[in-house]
Amino acid sequence: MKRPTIADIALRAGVSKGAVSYALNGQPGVSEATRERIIAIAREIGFNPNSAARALSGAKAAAVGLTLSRPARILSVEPFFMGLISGFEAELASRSYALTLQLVDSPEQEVEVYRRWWGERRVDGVFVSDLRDGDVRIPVLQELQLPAVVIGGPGETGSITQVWSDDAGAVAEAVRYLSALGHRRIARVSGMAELLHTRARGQAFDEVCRTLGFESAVTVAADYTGEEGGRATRQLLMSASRPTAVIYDNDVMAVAGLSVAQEMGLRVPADLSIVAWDDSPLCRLVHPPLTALSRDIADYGAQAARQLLDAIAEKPVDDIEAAPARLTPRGSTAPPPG
Amino acid sequence: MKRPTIADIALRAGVSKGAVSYALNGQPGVSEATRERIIAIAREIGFNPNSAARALSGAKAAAVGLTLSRPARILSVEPFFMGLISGFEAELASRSYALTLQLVDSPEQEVEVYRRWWGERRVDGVFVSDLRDGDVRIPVLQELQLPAVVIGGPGETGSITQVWSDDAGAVAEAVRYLSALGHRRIARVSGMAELLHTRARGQAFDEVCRTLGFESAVTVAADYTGEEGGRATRQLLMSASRPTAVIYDNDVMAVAGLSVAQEMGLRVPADLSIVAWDDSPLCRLVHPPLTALSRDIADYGAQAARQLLDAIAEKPVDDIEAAPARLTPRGSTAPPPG
DNA sequence: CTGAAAGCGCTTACAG
DNA sequence: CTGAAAGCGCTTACAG
Repeated sequence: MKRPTIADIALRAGVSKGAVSYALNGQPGVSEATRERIIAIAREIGFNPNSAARALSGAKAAAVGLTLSRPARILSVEPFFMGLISGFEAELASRSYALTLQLVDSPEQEVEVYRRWWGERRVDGVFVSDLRDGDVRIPVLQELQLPAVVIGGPGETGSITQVWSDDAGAVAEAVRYLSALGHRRIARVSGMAELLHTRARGQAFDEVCRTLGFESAVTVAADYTGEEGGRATRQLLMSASRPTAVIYDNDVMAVAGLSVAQEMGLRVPADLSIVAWDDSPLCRLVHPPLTALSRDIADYGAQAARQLLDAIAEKPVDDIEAAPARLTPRGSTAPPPG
Repeated sequence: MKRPTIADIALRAGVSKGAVSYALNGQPGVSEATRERIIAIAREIGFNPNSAARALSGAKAAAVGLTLSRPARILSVEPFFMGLISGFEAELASRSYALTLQLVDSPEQEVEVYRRWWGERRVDGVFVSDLRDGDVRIPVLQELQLPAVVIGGPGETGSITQVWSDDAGAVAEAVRYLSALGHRRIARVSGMAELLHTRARGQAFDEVCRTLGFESAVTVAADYTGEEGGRATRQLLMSASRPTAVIYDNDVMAVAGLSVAQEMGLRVPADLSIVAWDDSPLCRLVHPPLTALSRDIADYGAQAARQLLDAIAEKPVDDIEAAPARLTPRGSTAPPPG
């Protein structure tokens, strides 16, 4: 059986196609009785409006896009993005919006995807993550007038709305906590240095350490992978002035760091304290469970989705500061040795 | 500036809209000279065909769908699906197909999404994962005649094509390897029992253990989460006839199991050997690195995508048996104690 | 080889 | 409150 159309419904209800459209979309123009009859028929024959026809006649595509420009080997173990996606979905599903996902290799390729999507009218808006300094995507988005919401900042995004959380404050909280435990040599293993939130965390880290009068505040740049996180940890632990605590920019690197420390015969937390960022279930998978800066990533995603949907509907939107990450102490932190 | 259409191109090239369509789609009906001129203009003005118009006039939606019916807390740390998705994308991108993702709560909800997507003509086909016995999705897919490919089986899928790998053989390989090391008490921590491939692995496990004359072959059912994997491990290690080796159905549970064993004072691999399934970077994140049944999940996904695209194009498709998982010995396996 | 036209299934002014 | 019609931007038979 062919997929039913509004013409089929109109025929059965004895009204025009226009009336069916009005009835189904909750528009005025039909009597309540007619509306109910039409809705009943639509339900009975399992009608779903052809999204292409709808989009073509001026309505929205009812889809938003997400491009991810990290290598697959990072995405597969990095819990952040699936968390974010599940937050998106919660909002999108309730409005019958679809999520279109595309993996890309670079911000340049991302830009091409935006152009194509918008030209094809395939999406009504996009989520932009991993904001960089002087991000090439921002001017293109503005030129296209493609509704968008930037996740992670704050940064220069012109008229494009942002959702961000106070990374600087969270870093400060973690450092102060370690300081209160007695640590004076704290190091940091960071994610990609070109990402804006990495930069923000780094600055805050340096600042707080200076304020507290620490002798050193080393940051080793890594890339969110376990390999790099492990390598950075090894480097730190072999240095002359070995840190007594390390803060990692995500939990994958923290888990790798824990493993390296144990391999090198250090006890965590007795010899080395570890703090992870982004408190996924990964942190409770290992022994000891990791102290982490936790935040509700799904909620973060849900807020971003609401912003994007508002932007698409041309409602006024303001930047949103999401709840900051809170420190969740677990077994991987303790006073320093000696 | 408005998004350009074929009418704009036709005007500038001095031809009809039909000619533009033929030229851009590589159809006969225009001279080579005209074709090149049209293509040059299209490129110059940054033309992208409106996907809605295209879909409406009989062409494909150029999108495929994936529904995921596992809880977000599993998806976020389970590397399998992102691996699969990156495999899909590699194939889809080369044909400019989009991937539409939707998280759902149950197979029943999945069925509803299929009906809606197909009714809306939003996708041309779908990926079906986590096949169950008497899966409710199969008859609906057949009724709708929605092109689909089932990932993981083999099972009863009627006319729907499948991509699967030899789980039974992989289990046998792992058990024989442990047996060769001297283990006689091997246990298994499984994923959701209602999934067909879980069942297949379980049967193979029982069979091989019986063939080898093992005194016991316990399987504890879990659900792929770290919590359950840890709980199952604790249960096994506290039992009177403690196993000397445990095989896990995914790597998240294996990592959790390792952590529980270490917490209980057991040395891995001296006191307990651990084998993980699905060799994500997670396995090399921990210490000792985990022996695993590895397979190329991205390639698995790429094969499934090719199958689906062929099914959509109404080409003949056969079931594909992907390369089986191979045992990759690492530091978590050794001869049993004593 | 090329043009004019119908049609896909909706939405939305425009008349009655 | 309702109907008839135009139009969204493509594709594709059908004539020339």
